[in-house]
Amino acid sequence: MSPVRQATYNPLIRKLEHYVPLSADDRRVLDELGETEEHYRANQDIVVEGQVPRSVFVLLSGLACRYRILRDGRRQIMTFLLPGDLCDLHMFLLRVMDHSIGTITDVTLAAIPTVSVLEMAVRHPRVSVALWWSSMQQEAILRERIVALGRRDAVGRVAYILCELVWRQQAIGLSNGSSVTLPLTQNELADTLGLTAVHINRVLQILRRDRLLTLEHRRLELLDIDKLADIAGFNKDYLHLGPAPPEIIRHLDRR
Amino acid sequence: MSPVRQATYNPLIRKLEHYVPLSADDRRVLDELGETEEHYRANQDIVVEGQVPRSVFVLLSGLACRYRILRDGRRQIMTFLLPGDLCDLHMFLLRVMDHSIGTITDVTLAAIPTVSVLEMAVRHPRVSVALWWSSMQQEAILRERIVALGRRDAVGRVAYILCELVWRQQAIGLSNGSSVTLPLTQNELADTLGLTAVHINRVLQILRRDRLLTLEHRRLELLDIDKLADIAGFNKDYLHLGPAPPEIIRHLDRR
DNA sequence: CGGGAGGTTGAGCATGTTCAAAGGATGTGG
DNA sequence: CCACATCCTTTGAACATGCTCAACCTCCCG
Repeated sequence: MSPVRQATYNPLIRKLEHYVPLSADDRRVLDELGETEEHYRANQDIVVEGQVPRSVFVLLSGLACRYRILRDGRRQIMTFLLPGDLCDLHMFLLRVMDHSIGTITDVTLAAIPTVSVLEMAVRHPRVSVALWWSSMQQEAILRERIVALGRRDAVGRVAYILCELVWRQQAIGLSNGSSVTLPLTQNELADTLGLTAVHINRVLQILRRDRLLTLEHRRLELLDIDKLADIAGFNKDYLHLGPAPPEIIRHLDRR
Repeated sequence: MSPVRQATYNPLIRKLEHYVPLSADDRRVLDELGETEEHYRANQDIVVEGQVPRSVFVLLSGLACRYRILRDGRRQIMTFLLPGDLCDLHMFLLRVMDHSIGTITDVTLAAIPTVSVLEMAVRHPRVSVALWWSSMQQEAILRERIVALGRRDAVGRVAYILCELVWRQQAIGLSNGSSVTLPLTQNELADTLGLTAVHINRVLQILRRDRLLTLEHRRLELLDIDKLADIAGFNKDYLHLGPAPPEIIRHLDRR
């Protein structure tokens, strides 16, 4: 595989380029980062609460999540990690993980040494901006979840999370239209949305009855995504999936 | 007031220095940033959803919050902004605000031109790291809120938010022990925790009855903060209020 | 003294939970 | 390739937490 093709198929590059145009040199450096690939099976922990994070990871394929287990054994999933997502730019500075990261499906990831990240942030301003942008987008996703958990009922929450997942998968080119694979169990949806699996089941039945979606054998199709977004009171723009604004990029070019 | 004293009393510098030691030069630059001070009264909007953010702000005094109004008029407060907090490093790249920022009390803030932030990030690596750190801490706070809203009952949520506010105020030197001013109405607490004001009222009565806190005339005293943290299933370390780990700082010194 | 915002109280109600049991799907070893 | 175990989904009924609505109280501030 030629370097150019490699760059195209590297999920991190694909994602960052979606935000900020990168130079050939930027791409080369990014491509050299992920030398050590690691593989995990479904339902395994990548990093566990209490551990000292070893390095920064990029998810190459599969689905993972950040979560915390409470004392009574219940779980709260905080956010999902899709291909191209960094786990954990946020944590490489932290002494101790305050939550765990686990896989949902089989997962491939690339480990990046902490030092390389620091170097890159200094030497490659465009990459640095792209990482900032990526971090901001993560924060936007967290804020949306807060709104969903705080002020939406069960139907609204389910509609919201399905829209989020489909839009995020679309943004990284993992979906054909409104149909995606949804590897989540109803239990995992419940742990994400602050509900019980039983009630998730009942909500899904409502949404199926109203011909808003079909879901079987891990295949989800949103039949009317606009209606679902409306039910969720949710807006695609809230996720900031698009590129950085031009004035930032102009500023980078001047240097 | 001498430059040195100014630096000491600049909330942003005080906050960033808490994370990463800054050079005299770093401090000087930071101090020059906040030339234009702005004042807002209580219950005013600083930035409104849909606006294009003009610049980055630093909160110098008072209490503000990020919030969104839903279509039905209900409100969700996403997070609080305390002195030293940036509003909005996250947003200076974004085209359009996806939420509003409003004051709770009277507020003073310093506006920083976007360009200065970009320059500073490049020329002053320690400041840059401190800003990263600050951003990560914000994210940690958002994640905690997700856990609270998703998996804690009303008593747990109230206990959690009071701990968060007291610990954050302690971290920036705004509290005498466990006693702080709590300018929030029960309505605002409700909009933060995804509950109703009526129910907040009932929960506060329970906590008062159990001699866990006193709250009158905007004065909050946590009588047993460990017990409250325990009820909330909450841990001070989750907020990452302390300094950055030494290896990062060593790395900065090598350059 | 009057008005308004915020706090307090009560009763009925609704959304989502709990618990328990049964019905599919999936996959693994014999 | 079947048998069995396991995980996931589905269903029902009783229950509980927190909501709604409406009234009243209290404090502050003009």
